[in-house]
Amino acid sequence: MAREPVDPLAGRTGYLLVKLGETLSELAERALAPLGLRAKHLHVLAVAARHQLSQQELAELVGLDRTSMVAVVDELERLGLAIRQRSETDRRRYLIVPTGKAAEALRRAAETLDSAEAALFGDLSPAERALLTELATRLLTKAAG
Amino acid sequence: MAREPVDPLAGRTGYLLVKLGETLSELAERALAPLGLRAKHLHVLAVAARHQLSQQELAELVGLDRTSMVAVVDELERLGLAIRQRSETDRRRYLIVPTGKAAEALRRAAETLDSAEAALFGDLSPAERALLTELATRLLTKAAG
DNA sequence: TATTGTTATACTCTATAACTATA
DNA sequence: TATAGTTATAGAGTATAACAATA
Repeated sequence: MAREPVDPLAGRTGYLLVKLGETLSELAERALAPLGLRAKHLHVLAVAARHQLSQQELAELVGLDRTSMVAVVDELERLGLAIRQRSETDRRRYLIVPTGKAAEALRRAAETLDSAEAALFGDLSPAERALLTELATRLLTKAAG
Repeated sequence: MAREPVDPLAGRTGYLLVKLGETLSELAERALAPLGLRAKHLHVLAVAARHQLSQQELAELVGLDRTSMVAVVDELERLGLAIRQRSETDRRRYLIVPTGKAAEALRRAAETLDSAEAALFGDLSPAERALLTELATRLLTKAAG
């Protein structure tokens, strides 16, 4: 006895995934808020912690505009999590260098997101969650390529 | 030989699903654009075609503000896909009534989305796609409940 | 001339407050 | 008084153009 959903789009895979993405985005923002972080600041910091990159390179990787990146880096500096460091080889560029506080902040953010996601994904079996991750990766790869 | 992704968040299920949702949202908007429709107009029209509802009721169901709904209904009227009809029992309310053109527009929009999604989901087996839909539904139900 | 970071500006989207007509 | 629809306005977020410093 399938109950007809009120929303005619509820059976559409694409629509469900859009809604799910919005839900998870809000979940992440709510979880990170007590740490004083927005998702995009965390994202930039996480990439900067692994790769020595300029603002524009970070912007491209994270999918931000270089003009938007200015405010993001301003905020990371204000939080004491990164500094702008002039490149010695090209003095137009700022390398974004995480501070000593960054590693701890990244670890706490990861724990925070882990527990927030665990609460939502808790009903999924490990196999289901692994498959979900794999399918999302495949679809994103296909969409990008 | 696992290659380390550039993006440290690429292994996170939540992050992948956020990106996937954004990708699918853009996919839908691009597919619908030639029909002169945005996703939210289609969404409102699809719900209105199934249920006799006022603007505010539609707004709540679709997740829009009642003030935003004004412009959406304006656009549906401009496209000749729906009209505002004063409720006889409560003359403050407008019932949103799809026109004769609406059914055909909804069918073409559904076909357009089907083929756009088919192009992306094409590599998934029917079982994989069904599981993806089921998992998304379960997660959304859990997040909402 | 071209590029990096920056600022100013415009544009979209959404949210809030206040108005009108009806209840 | 309260509610449905509307308008005006403000705010957040993002994109475009132009500028200074450097290449």
